[in-house]
Amino acid sequence: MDQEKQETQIKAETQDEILLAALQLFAEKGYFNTSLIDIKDHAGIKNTSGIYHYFKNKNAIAAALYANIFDSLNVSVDEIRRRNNKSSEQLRGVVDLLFKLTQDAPDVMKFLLLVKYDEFLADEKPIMETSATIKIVKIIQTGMNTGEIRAIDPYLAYGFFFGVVNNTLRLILSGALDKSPDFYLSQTWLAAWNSIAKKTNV
Amino acid sequence: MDQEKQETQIKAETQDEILLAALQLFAEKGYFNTSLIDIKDHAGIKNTSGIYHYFKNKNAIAAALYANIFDSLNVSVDEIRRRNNKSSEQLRGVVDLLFKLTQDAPDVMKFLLLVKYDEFLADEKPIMETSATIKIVKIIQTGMNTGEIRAIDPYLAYGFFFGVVNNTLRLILSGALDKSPDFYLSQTWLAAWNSIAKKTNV
DNA sequence: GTCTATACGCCGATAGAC
DNA sequence: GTCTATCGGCGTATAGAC
Repeated sequence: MDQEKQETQIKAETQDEILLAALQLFAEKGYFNTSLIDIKDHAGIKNTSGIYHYFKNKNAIAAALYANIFDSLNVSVDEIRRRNNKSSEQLRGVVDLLFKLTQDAPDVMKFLLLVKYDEFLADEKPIMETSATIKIVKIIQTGMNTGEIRAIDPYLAYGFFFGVVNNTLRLILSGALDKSPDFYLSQTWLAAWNSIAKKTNV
Repeated sequence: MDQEKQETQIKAETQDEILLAALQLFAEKGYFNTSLIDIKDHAGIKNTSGIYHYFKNKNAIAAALYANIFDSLNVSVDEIRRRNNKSSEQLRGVVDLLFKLTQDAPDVMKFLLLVKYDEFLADEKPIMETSATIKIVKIIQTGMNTGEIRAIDPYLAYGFFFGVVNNTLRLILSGALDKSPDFYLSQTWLAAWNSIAKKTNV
């Protein structure tokens, strides 16, 4: 590894440490209760000025997290659409993904479900306009065309379906439901699907 | 009206103005983006010190709002339980109430559904432990006993049902669904009920 | 690219006159 | 119970040496 490459590597690592620390703290305490002091301590940096070499300000850290998470979500949704044909299968894939994330990366899901972005990320797209969301709505529309899903406002159906899924995950993440995500997966899928399916398959 | 009564009346009015202003601002911008300056301007008070005669600090305003809203919700749930017998009817009553509130008092519902209390009200009960929530869970448990509702973890069923309802209301309040609450009421009720009902009644 | 030191603004909160 | 004035502190952000 030549000198230049190693330096960018190190730079990327420090940046990632800051992002990881911020993610954990934002997920745990919220954006406004997290100071740059907290972040520098958590990231193992000597003082706050170091942060400003990687991010313009505190807000930019949150914006980077937001972008990373939704980009990766968008990629995952693409894969899921590629690997499955029926709308029900694709939605099931998304639910599986969200449950797996809740298990493996709870901070990511806490950030995703428990944080109110618009209070500090006014310039970012609202969740309903992100690529991932739009693609999921398309899945639902397709399901309506093929007759799997009841013909209603697609955004309403989106709200029903992910109301069930996300609210269950919220209860798990907040400790109100004490079993592991896997325990609730099949029941949650069924309830979510029942809320929008045409023929109720019990 | 005698002098003393009039004074307490005036005091109560000023206090209510502060609470109303705070409710609107918290609902719109969030707790941390709202300063006491904002509140005093919105409430038509000359300066911030006035606020401290009615509330110990900014946090106490939020705590009072929280208590007021959940108390009144609790009373409403009691009434609903008194007026209806079947679990399905009682749940329907709660849904009707929440939709009506979304129509008539959107700020109250924004505060209820869009604000993360635990970031600034660490000492208050979490929502899942409020009287109103506990009573609703009881309704669900009764419905399971009588066979109306599938036999699953009552808190999970609560999560399913109000996942559908609250998420729909969230989309309405945030403008992602553009019709009035009434337009979505019957569909939402059906979807929510389908997510927990034993016999799916289409 | 990391450190020390420090500036600066905002906001919550208080003291005390009236 | 309302006003004027002001404090103290925190937290963001910058300047500049190394």
